[in-house]
Amino acid sequence: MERSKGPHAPTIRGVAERAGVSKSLVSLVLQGSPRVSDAKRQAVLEAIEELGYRPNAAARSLVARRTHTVGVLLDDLRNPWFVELLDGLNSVLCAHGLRMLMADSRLGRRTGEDVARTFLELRVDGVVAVGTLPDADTAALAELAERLPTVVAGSHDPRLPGVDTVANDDERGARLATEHLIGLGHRRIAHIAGPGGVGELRRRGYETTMREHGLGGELTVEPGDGTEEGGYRAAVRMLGGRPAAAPERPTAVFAFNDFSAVGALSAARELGLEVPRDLSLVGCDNTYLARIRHLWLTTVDNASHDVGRRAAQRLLDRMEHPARPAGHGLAAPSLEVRGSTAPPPG
Amino acid sequence: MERSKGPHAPTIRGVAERAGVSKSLVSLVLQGSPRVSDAKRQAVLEAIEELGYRPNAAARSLVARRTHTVGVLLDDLRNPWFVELLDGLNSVLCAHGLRMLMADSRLGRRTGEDVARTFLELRVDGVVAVGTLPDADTAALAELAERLPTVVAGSHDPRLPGVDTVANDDERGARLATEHLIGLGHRRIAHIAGPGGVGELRRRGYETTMREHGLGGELTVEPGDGTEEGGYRAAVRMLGGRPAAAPERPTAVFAFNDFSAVGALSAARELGLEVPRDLSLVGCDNTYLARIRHLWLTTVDNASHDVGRRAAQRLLDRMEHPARPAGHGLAAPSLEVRGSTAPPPG
DNA sequence: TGTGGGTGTTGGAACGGTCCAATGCCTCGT
DNA sequence: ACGAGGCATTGGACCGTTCCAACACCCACA
Repeated sequence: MERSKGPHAPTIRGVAERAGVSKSLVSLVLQGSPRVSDAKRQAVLEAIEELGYRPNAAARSLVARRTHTVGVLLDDLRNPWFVELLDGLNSVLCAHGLRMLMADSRLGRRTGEDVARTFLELRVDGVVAVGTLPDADTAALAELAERLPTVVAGSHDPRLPGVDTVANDDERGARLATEHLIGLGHRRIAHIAGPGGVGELRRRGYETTMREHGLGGELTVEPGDGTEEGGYRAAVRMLGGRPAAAPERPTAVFAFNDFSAVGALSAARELGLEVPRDLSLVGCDNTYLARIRHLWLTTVDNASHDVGRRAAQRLLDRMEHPARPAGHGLAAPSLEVRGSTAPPPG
Repeated sequence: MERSKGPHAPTIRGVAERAGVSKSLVSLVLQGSPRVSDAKRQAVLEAIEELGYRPNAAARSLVARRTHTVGVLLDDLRNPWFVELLDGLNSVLCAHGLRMLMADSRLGRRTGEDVARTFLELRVDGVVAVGTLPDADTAALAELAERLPTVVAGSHDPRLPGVDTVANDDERGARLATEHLIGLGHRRIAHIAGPGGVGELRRRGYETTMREHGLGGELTVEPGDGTEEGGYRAAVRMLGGRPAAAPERPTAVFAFNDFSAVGALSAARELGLEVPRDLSLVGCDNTYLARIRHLWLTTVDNASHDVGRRAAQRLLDRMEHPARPAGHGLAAPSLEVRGSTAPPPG
C-alpha cells in the first residue's frame, strides 16, 4: 500500500498560499460568498485553476454532516423496467444536487457484502429501494429505515413505518388490460400470475374486472414466476392437451409481465396457435421487449419514469420533514396497444 | 458543551465512553488488532452493539487517503451486455473490499465533465469506463486518467496514455460467426455493420474470414446503427426487392449485435423468408434477447463476465503500480449455437 | 474626536476517524 | 534487586474542510 511520494492532491491551504490569502477566504470563494473583494476572488480562482484544485468531498461532508448522496438499492439490474425508473429518479435528484450510489443487492449478496451497512457507513442522506426486494433484504431495509429517510419505488411492499412508497397502480393496469380484451369480444380470458405483492395485485385486478363483466365463471389463473420460462410453462399447461378449437380453451391471455407474455408467445406458436388470430396476448411493463417488432406485444405501460420522479420528490420531502407520516402514491398506468391482440376467432 | 440538537449518530468517542476505554482502543478493536485484551474487546463490541455504532466512512477515508470506492462510468444502462460485465467487475472489486459508484453518463448527459468532477471530488480510488463512450466524454475521461488509475472495459478505444483496456476480441468473434456459417455450407454471407471501433473490428473479422475462404467476391456489407430498427432496414435493403430464390440473394447474415439480428429476423419474416430454412442469422453479444425461445438466436458470446473480471484485475494492478505502462487485454469469445442457423437451402 | 456599524479577512475549533510516540505495568533473566 | 523488554493502553497530532468569533479598517455621524 505504498503511496507515491509525488505531490498529494492540492488542498485549500495550498490554494490559499498560492493566492496569498487565508484558507478561510478560499472557503468563502468556493461557497460563492458575496462578501469577498473582487481582487482576492480573482486571485483565488486563478490559483484553483493553476493547481487543478478539487474540493475533497469527504472532508466537506464530515463537517457538513451531509453527503449529498442517495443510496439506491436495486433488486436486479437485469430487469429492464428499472432503467426507466432510475432515469426518472436521477433527473429529479440531480436537479437538487444529489448523486446516486447504486447497489445491486443481488450482485452484493454473492460476496456476502451487506449493502445496508455500506450505506450507513457512507452516511448517505437517504435510501431508495427499487422494486420488490427478496425477503432477506426486507429486514435490512427496515433497519435502514429506522435511521435514514427511505422510500420504496416501484413496489407496494414492504409497508414499513415511516417509509413512503411510490408505485404504479398495478390493479388498475390489470384492469386496463382485461377490459381491452373484453372490449375486443373475448370471454375466455386467462391470466398467467406472477410472484410477490405485485403479482397478487395484478391477479386481483384481472379477477375483479372479469367478475364485474359477469365473467366470474371464466376465471383461469395459472401460476408463473415472472420469467420467460415460467410464462412458457404456464401457457403450455393452459393451452396444451386440448384441440385448438376446444370450446373451453382461452382465446386471450393477460400475462404478469412482458417476459411471461413472450414465453406464452412461444408456447402458442409451438402449439400451432397464431397470435393474434387464434390467441390474443397482453403483457405488462412496456419493456423494450414488447417494442421489438418481431414480438410487438400489446402491454400495460406503468409510467416508470413518473414513478421514479415521484419517488425522488417523496425522498426530498422526507429529508426535510423526517417525522411526517408515510405516504403511499400511485402512478396511473396506460395501455399500449400493439400487434398481439385482436377480436377472438369466429 | 454538547450540542443539544438531537441524537447524532454515535461516534467512536461515545463507544469509548460507554465501554470505559479510550477512543484509540476502540479504533484498535475495529481494525481487529490482536494486541487487545479479550475483556476490553468484549466490552467495546458490546458498546458498539448497544449504540448501533457505524464507523463514518468519510472520516476514515479522510485520514487514510483512500475511499475504497471505484467510479464506474457507463454509457447507457439500457444496454444489456453491460450487466454481465458489471457483475464480473463487481465480483472482483468486492473481493478486494472496494465498492462501485455507478454513473450513467447519459443520464447525466448535460454533464460529461460533471461526472468526472464528481469522481474527482469524491476521491475515488480508480475509474472504470464501460463500453464505447460518446466523444464528448472522451475528453473528460482523458482528464480523469491523468489523475486517477483508469481502465476502459468492453471497448478498445479511446487509447489514452496510461489507460489500460480490456475488451472482447471482436475480430475473432466475427471470425467464429463467419466460419460457422461457412462450415454449414453458406457462400453468400452478408454482414450488417455497426457503429464505432467495435463495429469496424467486427466487419474486418467478417471480411478477412471471407477472403481467407476464397469468398472475397461474395462480400456484402450493409451499414446499420446497432439498433433493432437499423438491423431491420439493413436487412430489407439486402433481401428486399428480389425474389426469394434469386441466385444473388444472401443465404446467411452475420449481424453486428443481437439487436440488429432481431431486426433482421423481423425483416426476413415480412419478406416471407423462414429462419433458418431460407436464411441463417447470427447475432453478437449473447444478450438475453438471443436466449428468448421465440427468437433463439445463434450468437457470439463475448465473455463479458470475464472482461469485467479482468478489467477489475487491471485496475487493482494499476492502483498498486501507477507508473506501469498501459496494457491491452483481449478476452476470447465463443459461439453459442441456437436455432437461427442451418445449412443453406437446396 | 470619539463612537458605531458595516465590510473584508483571519485564526482556531470542530467534524470522526487513524496512527504514532509515550506511558505504565508485568514478567523475566542475570 | 534491578534494568530490559514485551504488552496493553492512552493522549495528541493530523487528514481537509466549514463555521464562528474576533479582528482590523474605513466612513458616516453626533
